Amino acid sequence: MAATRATARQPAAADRVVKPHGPTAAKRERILEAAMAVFGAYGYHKGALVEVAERAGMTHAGVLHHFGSKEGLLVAVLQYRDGEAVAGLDAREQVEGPAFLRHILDTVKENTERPGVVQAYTVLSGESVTDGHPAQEYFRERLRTLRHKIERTLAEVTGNSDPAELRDAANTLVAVMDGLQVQWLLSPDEVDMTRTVKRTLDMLLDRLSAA
Amino acid sequence: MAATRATARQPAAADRVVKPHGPTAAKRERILEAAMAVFGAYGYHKGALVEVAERAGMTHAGVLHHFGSKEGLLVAVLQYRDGEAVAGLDAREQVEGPAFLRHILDTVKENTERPGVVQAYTVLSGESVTDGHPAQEYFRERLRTLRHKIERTLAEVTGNSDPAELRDAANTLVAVMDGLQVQWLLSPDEVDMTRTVKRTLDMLLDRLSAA
DNA sequence: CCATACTTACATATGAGTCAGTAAGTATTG
DNA sequence: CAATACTTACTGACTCATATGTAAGTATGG
Repeated sequence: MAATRATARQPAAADRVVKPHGPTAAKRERILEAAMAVFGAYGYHKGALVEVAERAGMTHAGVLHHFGSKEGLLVAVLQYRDGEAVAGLDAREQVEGPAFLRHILDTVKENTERPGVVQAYTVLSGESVTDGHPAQEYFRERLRTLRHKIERTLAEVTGNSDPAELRDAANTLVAVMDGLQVQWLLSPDEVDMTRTVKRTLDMLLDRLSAA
Repeated sequence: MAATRATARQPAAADRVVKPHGPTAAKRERILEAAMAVFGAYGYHKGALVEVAERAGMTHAGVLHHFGSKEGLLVAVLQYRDGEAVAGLDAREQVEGPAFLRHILDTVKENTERPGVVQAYTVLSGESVTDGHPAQEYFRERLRTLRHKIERTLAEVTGNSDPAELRDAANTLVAVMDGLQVQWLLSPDEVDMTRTVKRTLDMLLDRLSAA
């Protein structure tokens, strides 16, 4: 009886820090991987737990057992993405200065090879601007972090210190990266993401250095 | 406003076709307006016909009577948007050359006053990259048209004729406009859309002129 | 008086979350 | 070291809410 229910325990939602090891962790990852694929393919609202479960090799109740709710699963997916060093744009640690700019370019290039990930990110961030969307805070925070990091880097690299110019430049770079993804997903042949981002970055550096 | 848009009229044979006039057309517009608000606020999938109907002052069956299906409604909304001169980015007719670039800037500025419209566009275009989304073809085509128009204009204005450079520049401009909207919707205070797009355009013109 | 614009009522699907129970571990302790 | 207690990872069978679409009937204005 009620041997279930380890999940929806009241004591704060942030007790998920405990990382399960071994087969359990592996199963969780399979679910997260499946969820990312499903949310990417259909969006959060249209994406069904049943399909996530199917792809992960269990029933939807099993998925719920691990993540408590659909929203919980989404949050976990987002965090999981951040945890993966590979395609993470934010570079939470010590990549600073010019290296960070190179890192951005590398990431864009890598993304070209992973349409699934790009699709998930694009769909979810678009959906996030709807009223009361659970991923809203996540994307707001993500943009904030990224903007600041880019601002700092651009200031450091170009010597420019005009706050408005730096902010606009940072927002531009982020916008180009995100905006190109939509175009690329819809018409891959019309967009060269890597080259275009590179050019934008060069332009921004020129501009900021000149002033 | 008034009895614009005989929209979904394809027959052509009999030009005596009864185009919805007077109160009928007005009611249709109320529905489209409501639908845009609802799809903007919740996305296409989460947005419910019942709510569209409520805002338009009828029952959901009434809405279905006019548009046949939810998908039909979405398509109509998209076409309706294009029909409105005001915030339409594409400028399908005779705005050419520098005037077109000014038109773009004006539109961005106007958009700042219409968060609802921006939200609808952003949400829907994001959703459109999901598998089998009904708005996919619409956005693909829209991007194509816009890209070509911008390419032509930039070539004309700067004298540059490198196809790759023009394409990248056009894609960049579109990406910046779309990308900034997401950022702006999430954190309006951190983004100055008008100024940032203006700067981007200037940079692109510089760059293309220089080469 | 009839096409058009609806309404009420219904049919039907789908999807999230609940619950009880089972099978398999992992401690615990006598 | 084995019997017992407790936990984890599920499944299957619901519930309940929500959503699209349909059918049949009513009202109305040209």
